[in-house]
Amino acid sequence: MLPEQNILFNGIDSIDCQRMMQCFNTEVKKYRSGSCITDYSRNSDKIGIILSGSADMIRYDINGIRTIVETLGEQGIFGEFFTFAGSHRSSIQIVAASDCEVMFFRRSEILKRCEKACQCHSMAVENLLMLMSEKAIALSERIEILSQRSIEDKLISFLQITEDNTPEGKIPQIPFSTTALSDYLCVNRSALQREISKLKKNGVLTVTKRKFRLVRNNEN
Amino acid sequence: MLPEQNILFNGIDSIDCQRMMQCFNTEVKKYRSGSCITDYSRNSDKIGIILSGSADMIRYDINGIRTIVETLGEQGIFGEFFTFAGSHRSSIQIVAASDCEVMFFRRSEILKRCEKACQCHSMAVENLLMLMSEKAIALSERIEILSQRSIEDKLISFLQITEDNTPEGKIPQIPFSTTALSDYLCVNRSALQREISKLKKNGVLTVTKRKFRLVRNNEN
DNA sequence: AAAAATCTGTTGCATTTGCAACAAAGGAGA
DNA sequence: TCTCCTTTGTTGCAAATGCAACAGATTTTT
Repeated sequence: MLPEQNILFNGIDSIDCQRMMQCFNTEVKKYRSGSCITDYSRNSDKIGIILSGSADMIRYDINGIRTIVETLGEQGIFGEFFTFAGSHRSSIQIVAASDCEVMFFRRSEILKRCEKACQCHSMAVENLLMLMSEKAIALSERIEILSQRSIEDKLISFLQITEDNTPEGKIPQIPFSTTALSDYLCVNRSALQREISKLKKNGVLTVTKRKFRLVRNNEN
Repeated sequence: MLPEQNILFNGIDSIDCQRMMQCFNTEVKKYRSGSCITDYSRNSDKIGIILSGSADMIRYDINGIRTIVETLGEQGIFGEFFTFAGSHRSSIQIVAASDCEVMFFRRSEILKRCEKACQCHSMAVENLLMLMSEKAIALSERIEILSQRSIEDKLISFLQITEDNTPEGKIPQIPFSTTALSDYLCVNRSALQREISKLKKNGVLTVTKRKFRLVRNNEN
């Protein structure tokens, strides 16, 4: 994906786009799957947008417990501007889940008035607003899942949301191994496994080649 | 609080402010404590900002389980634009936690270019961006709490964040009864009570007149 | 292809959490 | 003030979840 095709500059033509990328001081970097894109230790006002690929926001607490806080797909945004950086007792990292390209810019650059009176400035701000709206919705989906009272309900809620977010006709993809899923649902792995097995036996869930699928008996 | 002193119109003088309130078609309403400000049943692009008082976002699932999804203080924003409206199996409401004043406007009004070429438009969008940034941080604090693996850790995490968010010198206020707190932490009330009693006995927590306070033995 | 590493699936047991019931305390309204 | 209603605090028991260990499957590396 060309940097200037990304959604932050949506509705802005290519020439202006180049100008804005200078104006905002953007930089684009590539990361290999598994590598750390950034951590939230130092105070930074950098904002990142995933241009291609995907990444996870990971937190390790003081006891080494790993939590997948958030998953970031294409057009996902991240930065301390959006995220509770956690108590001193934990650390947060953004880790590439696949090879990916990320565009960075500074919050201060986009919020200050552009001296060059760049006319596209406010368009970019509005685009950022849209991205943040999507982020807020993603975060509140996450809260919906975590607020379920049992592992079974967390799992079903997650699968339901994943299917609802999948475009018509496409097969829902769970971006996790079972092990990673337990870090996402914040539950014990083998307890999760137990629930998966139970749901499979009851025909609520099918698993083929490590891909989950909810069986809808009755629409509700 | 005068409507035109609210943060959406921050940095805009009073005369322009009046004009913008017309331009955006804003309306301000008052609500009594306990009354329902809105629900998310109908698809609406209304955005609300709490001007004074506070409110809770409440979800009831199909089994009648009550969850306090989010607490909204002054300058808190809400709307389907920001919130996963939930599966068909649950309903979401915004309920006044105290008497409050709320300003409404439509997402479409603020995103479309102002025909009158209202020069303050982009300032309002930037202010909205700041509000959304704060919302995203609040949501991710919520995720931090819910991702804790035990009731004890959820409780401590919540108290810690509450204290950290309290201005220097002020006494941290927990905006919940114990019963409501259990709906916020998504755990059973009497199990939560058990943990509170345990922490009190161990001297980690003091409770005076229904106000919680973490005792910091060692900064960590 | 072989070896190493990781992930899946399962189980017995320990611990935590949920549930129901109840007494006492606190708060709201007559 | 008295009454009614909600909240708090506690407990025994049931159910769910966490933990540890292990065998087999799958994936990655050598």
